[in-house]
Amino acid sequence: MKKKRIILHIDMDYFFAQVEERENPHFRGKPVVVGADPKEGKGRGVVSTCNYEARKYGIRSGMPISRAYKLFPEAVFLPVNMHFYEKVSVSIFDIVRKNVGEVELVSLDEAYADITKKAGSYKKAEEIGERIRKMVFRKEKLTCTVGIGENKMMAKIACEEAKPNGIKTVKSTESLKFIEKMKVEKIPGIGPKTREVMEKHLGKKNLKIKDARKIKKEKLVDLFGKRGGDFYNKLRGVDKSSVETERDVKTVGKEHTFQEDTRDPQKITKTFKGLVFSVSKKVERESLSTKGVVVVCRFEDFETHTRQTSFPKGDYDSDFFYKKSVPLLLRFLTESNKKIRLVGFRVITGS
DNA sequence: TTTCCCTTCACGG
DNA sequence: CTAACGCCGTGAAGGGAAA
Repeated sequence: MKKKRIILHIDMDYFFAQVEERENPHFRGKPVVVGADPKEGKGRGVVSTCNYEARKYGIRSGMPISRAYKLFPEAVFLPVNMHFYEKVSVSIFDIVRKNVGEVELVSLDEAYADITKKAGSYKKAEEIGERIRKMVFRKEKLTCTVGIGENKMMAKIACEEAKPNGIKTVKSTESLKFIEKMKVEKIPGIGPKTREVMEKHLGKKNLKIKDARKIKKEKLVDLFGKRGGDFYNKLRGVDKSSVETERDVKTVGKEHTFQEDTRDPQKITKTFKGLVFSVSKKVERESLSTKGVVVVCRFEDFETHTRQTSFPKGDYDSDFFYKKSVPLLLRFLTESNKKIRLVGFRVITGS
């Protein structure tokens, strides 16, 4: 007999843009878009985060910045100030930890906590959630949303439904019905491709969770491998994954998209060296042991390739990484005549 | 044979 | 008119090489 869990999920509302609003109060009420430089509509990047005013114009995160600019050129467009958001994130989750102990950080603005023992009941869990929300707002002047459920997936979906500046509990008895009318893509791990395969199999479009439940477990495993079994459970509100409070970093990397596609070896190697240097600094700062390097190359037609090589686990410097990786980079230039759009460098870390 | 390495793919914030 | 398209990170699959 295994005891039921109570999981809490916290997600900051439109995080980057909200931080910018807090720092510049005269932005409040205006559409704010944090992301790449729009450059009068010629920018190459995408929207990182935008506030709800910007969403009224159809602007969304992940959208090419050129399209966002077209939709509403008068919006406030701001660059991503990642170092600052990182600091804000640390203070927020310090507050959260004071309330619930260790948490699993999934990004700068999201975390899970297993509050089974601390709460004991959904009622108490919601009190804890409310206290966190009040404390975060009092100390950081930022709003967030909290979701509570019997597992990580249900907590996350509950949170999604309560946004922004809200809180929502889905009790274990309610899970099945709570999600049945939602699109399959509400299940974490099910994206456009997976949905398409499911739709093809059922011969039905605009698939809802209730529809996808008609696919037999064996069929899902057949279609999606071991993930199929997870999908079968998740479609029924079941998620056995635990809150992992100490996860190790597996890779550290950095990539760069050129202003214009290029084959100029000078330009490419210089940029690449910068990436290697910047990643090396982070590796040294965090005393990470590494065992491999990966070079990423995206060509003008968006085709993306990687080349990697491994070496004995240990502590290495920027020169070593460069020496190991630059031949891989040069192979891309010799083996193709296409122009290059992006280069990237990554190290693989090991305990 | 089993394990490791390399590469790609899908996904998510 | 249509296409437009970052920068991180994770996990899994599948094929081939190495042990």
